[in-house]
Amino acid sequence: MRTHAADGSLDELVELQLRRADLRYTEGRRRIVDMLASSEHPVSFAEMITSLPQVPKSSAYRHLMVLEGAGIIRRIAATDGFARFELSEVLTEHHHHLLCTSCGRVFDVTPSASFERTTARMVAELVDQFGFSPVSHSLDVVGHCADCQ
Amino acid sequence: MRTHAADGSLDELVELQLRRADLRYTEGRRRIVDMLASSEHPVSFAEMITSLPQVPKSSAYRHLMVLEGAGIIRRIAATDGFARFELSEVLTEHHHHLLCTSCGRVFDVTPSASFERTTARMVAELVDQFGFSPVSHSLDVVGHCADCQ
DNA sequence: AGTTGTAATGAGACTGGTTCTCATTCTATC
DNA sequence: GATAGAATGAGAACCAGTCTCATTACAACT
Repeated sequence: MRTHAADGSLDELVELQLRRADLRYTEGRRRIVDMLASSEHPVSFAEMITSLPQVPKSSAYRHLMVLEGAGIIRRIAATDGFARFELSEVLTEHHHHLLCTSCGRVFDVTPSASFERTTARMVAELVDQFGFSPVSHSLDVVGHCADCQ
Repeated sequence: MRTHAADGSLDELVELQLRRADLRYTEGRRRIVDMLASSEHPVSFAEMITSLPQVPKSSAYRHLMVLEGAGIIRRIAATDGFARFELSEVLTEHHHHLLCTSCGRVFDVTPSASFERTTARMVAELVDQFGFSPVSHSLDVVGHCADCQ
């Protein structure tokens, strides 16, 4: 998923956001952010430690919690029970997901502006009735990917 | 969530659907289906065994897998990492969810017909580009519920 | 009613993904 | 350079969820 920020400034944005919470943008955390930034799709924990053998398991879990807590990454619940991670939409562009129930993979798709307008209006309506205060929304399409048909 | 079927016929529908797969609609399974049918919101596993102490843990997990496999119930991934269960939309009406990130609860909301038309069109578009074959879609609004503000 | 084959059940053992602990090392700040 | 708090990594611990296996229930035949 392409980031809003030019490549160079992503790290700066992340560092700033961590600093705000008295947290440090260390080696391990940067490896994880870089990996998510360069990935085409949300990444599972297993994929992550496989492609980042330098980052120990227990540290990786902690990094994910810290980064999620700081709003830098987002946790996605996939259909196979294993969470996936991606950069939060502050750092990328707003998008939705296709979830394959056969292989568990998650694909990114970018909605059209007109669709998002309709969705935003609808979300506002829904939410009014419940006194619910929305932070974000996600449209997930569940089905079978091209490889799994 | 109100069911499409009148109360009496829900059991018959479920039984039929299980029969089709050579499965039986037994006591424990009926307890679970009845509980989901009478619940206002998707139910976590913990809630379930608490309110159904007659159903042993290992059996309850198995019932859920069987019922999910038969398309009678649906598993929802909530923000706290614990799955929730609800009757599938064949047995209820199509609806979406509000997920509270503070308390983890999930609320049901029914979208307007016009919104669903837009959504269906959009899903079709998205999916065309990927050769993805959709089974269902879900619009989740993440935020804070009235109690948690 | 009896037999047979298959599904269902429940207690408890087991698994493995995730979290926790703790001693150590880093890093920003004074 | 001293200090305090954050970060790290190895391994222990935890626990939700799954599996096993011996037993029981059920449906479909004769």
